[in-house]
Amino acid sequence: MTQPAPVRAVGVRDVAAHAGVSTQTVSRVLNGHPHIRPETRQRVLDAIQALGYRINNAARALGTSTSRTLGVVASDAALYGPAEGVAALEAAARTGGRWIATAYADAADTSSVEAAVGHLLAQGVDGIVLVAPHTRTLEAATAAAPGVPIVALHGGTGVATQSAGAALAVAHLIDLGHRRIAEVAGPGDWLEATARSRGVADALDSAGLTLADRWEGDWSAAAGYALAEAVAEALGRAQAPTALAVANDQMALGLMAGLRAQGIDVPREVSVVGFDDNPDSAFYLPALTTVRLDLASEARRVVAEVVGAPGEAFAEPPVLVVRDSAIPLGD
Amino acid sequence: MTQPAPVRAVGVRDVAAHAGVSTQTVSRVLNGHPHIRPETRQRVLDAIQALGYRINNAARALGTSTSRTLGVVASDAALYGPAEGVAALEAAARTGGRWIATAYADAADTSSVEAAVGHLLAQGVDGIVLVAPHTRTLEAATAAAPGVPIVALHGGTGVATQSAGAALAVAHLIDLGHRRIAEVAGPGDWLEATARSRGVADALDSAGLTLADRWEGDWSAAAGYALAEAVAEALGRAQAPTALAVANDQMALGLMAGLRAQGIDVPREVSVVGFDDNPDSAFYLPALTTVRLDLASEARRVVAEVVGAPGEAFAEPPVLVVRDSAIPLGD
DNA sequence: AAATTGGATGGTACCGGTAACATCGTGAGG
DNA sequence: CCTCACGATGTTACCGGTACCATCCAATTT
Repeated sequence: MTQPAPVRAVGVRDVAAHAGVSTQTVSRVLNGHPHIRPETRQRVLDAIQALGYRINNAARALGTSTSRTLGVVASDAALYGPAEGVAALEAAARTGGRWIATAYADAADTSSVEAAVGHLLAQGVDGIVLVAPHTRTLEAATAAAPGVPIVALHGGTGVATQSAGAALAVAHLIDLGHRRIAEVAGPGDWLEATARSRGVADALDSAGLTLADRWEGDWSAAAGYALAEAVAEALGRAQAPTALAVANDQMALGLMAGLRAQGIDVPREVSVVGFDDNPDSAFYLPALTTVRLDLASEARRVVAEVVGAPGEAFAEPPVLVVRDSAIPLGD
Repeated sequence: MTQPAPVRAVGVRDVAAHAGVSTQTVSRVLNGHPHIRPETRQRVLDAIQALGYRINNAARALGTSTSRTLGVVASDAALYGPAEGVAALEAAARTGGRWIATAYADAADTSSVEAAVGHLLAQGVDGIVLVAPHTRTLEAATAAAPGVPIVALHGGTGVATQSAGAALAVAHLIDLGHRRIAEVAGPGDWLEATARSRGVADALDSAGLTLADRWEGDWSAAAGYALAEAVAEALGRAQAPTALAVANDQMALGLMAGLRAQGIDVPREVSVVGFDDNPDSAFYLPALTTVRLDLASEARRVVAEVVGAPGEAFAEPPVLVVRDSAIPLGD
């Protein structure tokens, strides 16, 4: 019956005893407080090492009523943008000595968002970041979590970054000589979709142009493919668009596949630009011209904002990645 | 100076007072214990509702020394497999009334894995799931977390599922008449890569064939592209392979792009099968024939295993998804 | 030399739940 | 009619850190 000895996990008390100090001193060392004699600190650190002590965050959270944990509500894991966004947030949080708790929700379903927020609140998160949210997601989440700061990745000044990125893509098309430009946007009720659409409109505006046509898809490659038929039809008309600004790379992938199926050659017959710079998009056919966002800096900005810490106020600006899917008009 | 009133969060005491019962009774209701009179339970539930009470998981964790939280160590968020795996784990965990804490680590870097495991341990996770790990990741993680159950997604019986999937892909090639089959494998020191390679070998074996050639890439589309040169050279030789089994869809994408750049036509000159059924892969050129795993059931299996709960012992079997990238030999 | 100041450290209550044990009341069994 | 068992509920200590306040002592000031 040699039970595996109820190895009561080592706690501050054990460390304190081993180092010959009080638990309070151990706590001070753990939290990097000043006014600890270097040799005392070292003695404590040695004890921690020797005993293999690991702090218990639940206890710390209980005592301080702050968990140093950020909640992240993510929507669709199959999309590159959100998946990469979550990873970037984790990295940013960890750099700041925080953790993240992730909950996935169907952004279109308010009640699932509320459930996710409830999950995170019970975890005692200090703030919540929404990744790729619906317009109403933000409202629902805010309502479900009174008193807890909530921000959207790519919200706030991040909206400007997104718009700027989309504008960059359209400006590139204009530079190439295109004048009749159409847009394949994301779902109208998504924050990021509207931000990107705004950028498209802005770039067109400042060149004195108007949008030639517009469709919406749900970000997926399948949606892009499905839209190809309508797009092809538009391309057959007089005054047809000569270039398409697509809201993300995955839709662009599907769209290009669909256009090919319709017998339309990209970029010869129509130029296409995407958005995201998915690592895969260099290998699409044709290789996709797109816009890259600096997710890492945006994530740091958002983390700083949600925890109310002074941090970077702006993310790095987006950059245009020129490849083969957009060529000069009348090549 | 109307301070926003230090709204001490409502706790079990408040609920108990409001319902006219003891805190213990509230606790019993919260945890669904038996022996509570229905009307008492209802009174407590009403109080919870009225006060907007939300349980404090830190306190619960402290008292029970169990957090009902699973740690997840993920590696590369840009890869479809891992990203989707994490989401599947979250869904499985939530269904079981658990939460997940995620930490990203560079799987190739042992110390970063240790740091991630340390993070999770401090969180008091009840178990750890490794997603897409290096062979040594598992060892490092196990060493860093004595006493905590650690399993790998797609480890255990999941290995068999992976192998079966790869075998399925190769069997399809054989069915199509291919006899000289080469493999583009994942990195040799990754658990999933070896599992998939084993499946390839098994399928070949049972058909009395041997592997025609073999390369390794790091799962990325870029790696697939880079390998194309070597593959093209092999295709130019006598007794060249007529079909390629690629370890994941993203490498297949890059590889097909690279082969195209080398003037080689897929599937006319060489058939290709992938693995994962990335939602994008239906839109590659050509549309990729691949294998789909049931991530959801695998995630449930792993969660059950790590928490020591009785659950499904096997994941659903993989299924072959036939599209255009693999055609009969001598089409 | 006494008083002041601030660095270094210890003692103790408390965070918000829950486990363990105690208690009370009521219907079944003797 | 009394004991017993069990259902329903209350009481209390404790989980493992940390905040707050007290204490001690050496260096500096007057």
